[in-house]
Amino acid sequence: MSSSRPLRADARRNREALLTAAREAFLSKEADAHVEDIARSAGVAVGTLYRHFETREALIEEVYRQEVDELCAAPAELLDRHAPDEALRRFLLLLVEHAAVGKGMAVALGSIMATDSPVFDDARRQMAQALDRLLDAGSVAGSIRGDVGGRTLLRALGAICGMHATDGWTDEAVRITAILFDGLRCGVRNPG
Amino acid sequence: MSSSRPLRADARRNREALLTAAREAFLSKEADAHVEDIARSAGVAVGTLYRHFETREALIEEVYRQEVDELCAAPAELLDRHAPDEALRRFLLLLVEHAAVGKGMAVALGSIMATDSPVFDDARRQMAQALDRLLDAGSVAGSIRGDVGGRTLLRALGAICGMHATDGWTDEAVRITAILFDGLRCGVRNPG
DNA sequence: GCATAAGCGGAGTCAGACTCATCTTATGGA
DNA sequence: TCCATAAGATGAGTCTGACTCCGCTTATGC
Repeated sequence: MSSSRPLRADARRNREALLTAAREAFLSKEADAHVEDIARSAGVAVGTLYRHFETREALIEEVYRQEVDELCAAPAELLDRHAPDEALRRFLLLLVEHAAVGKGMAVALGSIMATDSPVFDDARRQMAQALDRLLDAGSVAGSIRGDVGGRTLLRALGAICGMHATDGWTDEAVRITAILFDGLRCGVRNPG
Repeated sequence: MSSSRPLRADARRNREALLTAAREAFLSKEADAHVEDIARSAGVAVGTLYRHFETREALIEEVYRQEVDELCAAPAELLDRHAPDEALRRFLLLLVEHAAVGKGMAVALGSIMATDSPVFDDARRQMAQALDRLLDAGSVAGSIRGDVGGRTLLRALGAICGMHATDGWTDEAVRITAILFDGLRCGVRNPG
């Protein structure tokens, strides 16, 4: 699909429009968005949507992947500016806040989780690496325990972010993340 | 639905059969179970299923509520047998292991989360109370920090349990929960 | 310009949740 | 014990929303 020939200009434009419309729909919509609506608001027909994306899930996946790419650029920059543990703390909160934007996205991702998509695995690996970078730095500096890997931590975060309940979700997610962070530090007593 | 007259004998029997079939389906099935299948394996027609449960989600909700009821009986017993922090630790792990049984259930719950069901809110309140009981006991004993409420902790746990990914999920969930628990203790240094 | 293959539209198919008109049976009173 | 009757069961049919398919349109390379 992406290899042989470059996409025709109109096709590339439509593809972008679909991704934009989808991102908007998943981030803002009350419940889960319908393909027909996404296609319409991208100014194309459903057939076009399905030419670019195998299934509804594939479209969601692609939106998700783009988000992940953006996020995974952060650790390097954070480590430049802050001490490792502070960088880690900020990254955790960044993830939570980012995830907090859209409930629809979380619901959508829930349905993907059930399908064991390889794309999803890739994203996981990528995110785990980003976290490992921060954890390793913290471990070397002696401020973060060394027995927790990025994969494990990611699972925790993905979990927290995946749980979008009704009211003040963000506040709670931030608190939970702070607790998790306290659990990761060493040489510091938790508040009593 | 539950007030005026007691259910007719056959109706009660069918209702039970449906709940049993549904629980089995959600706990064992690869993906999400279809109403037709649940009805069939309960030995009734779909119409009967819908006589007892407004929607597919309502059925899932009821199964979930029963599970929650069972779980919420645990804290009292644990506090009888163990110190508060140990009781809390055990309860957290109990929740995780319990949730680990069924992937289908988690997926099913995901779809309910999007509907703001009051039943779901009740369950949340009930679980939060169960956790509060343990947290308060720990706080009084001085072994658990006092600034985290059951609601917050529940969100974290529900999140962790809601995240059923492909491979060795249970192990990771247990590890995450242990980290979370470390974050909740006071007067103890985390391993480095 | 033209040929042609890539891309698009949108009515149609299909699956699965849900309904309703009709038949069946538990139950309480004579 | 039997009957009246309302509660309950049934399953073919409806409806909705994801996905398909084929004829039409148009970008692109010569």
